[in-house]
Amino acid sequence: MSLVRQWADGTQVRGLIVETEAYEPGDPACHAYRRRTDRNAVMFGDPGHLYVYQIYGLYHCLNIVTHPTGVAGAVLLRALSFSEYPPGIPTDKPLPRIAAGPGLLCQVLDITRRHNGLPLNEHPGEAVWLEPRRDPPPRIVQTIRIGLTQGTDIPWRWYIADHPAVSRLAPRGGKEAMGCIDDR
DNA sequence: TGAAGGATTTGT
DNA sequence: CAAATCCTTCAC
Repeated sequence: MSLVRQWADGTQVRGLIVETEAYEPGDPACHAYRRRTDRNAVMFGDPGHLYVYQIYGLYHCLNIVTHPTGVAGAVLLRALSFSEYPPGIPTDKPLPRIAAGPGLLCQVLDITRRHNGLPLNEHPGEAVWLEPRRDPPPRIVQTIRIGLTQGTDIPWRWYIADHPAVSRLAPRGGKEAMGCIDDR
């Protein structure tokens, strides 16, 4: 699938989703693991909405709420692939690496906490939505998640095999991928 | 009311 | 490997 970001002036940017991670109830790494708070409230809301939070005071991470209303679960978008440099994005970095990570992805798309709770839609103006893939299904690698202090053993990270925009290939430690699946 | 630390990124 | 940097969460 691709993620489309449209600004108020009509400018559109489209990136292929290359890497994701899932967070669900009962998962110690999930922001909603303990209880509902101001920050994670959106995760308890309707599916198809954006959950955006700031991390390390510097970057933002974009999730899409996936579970039924009242059940806190979301998918973190970790990397996008672009066919060209989006307007205003420095070209000093190799194209596949400009959104190779959850923080970079939000930087490129200008997504911040002000988008928290926004529904996916196509209305004119500030908007974010998803588009289905038209190409044949890529080979997907499933492995453990990255950068966590808890729930490090849960294999809920997926990325397109051999894609240059994936943030990191091997999870810290250097073990290789756990397996391959065909699609989603 | 305060302190610890994080689903990151970058440079040393 | 450590810093940057701010906001949320949890403990007292």
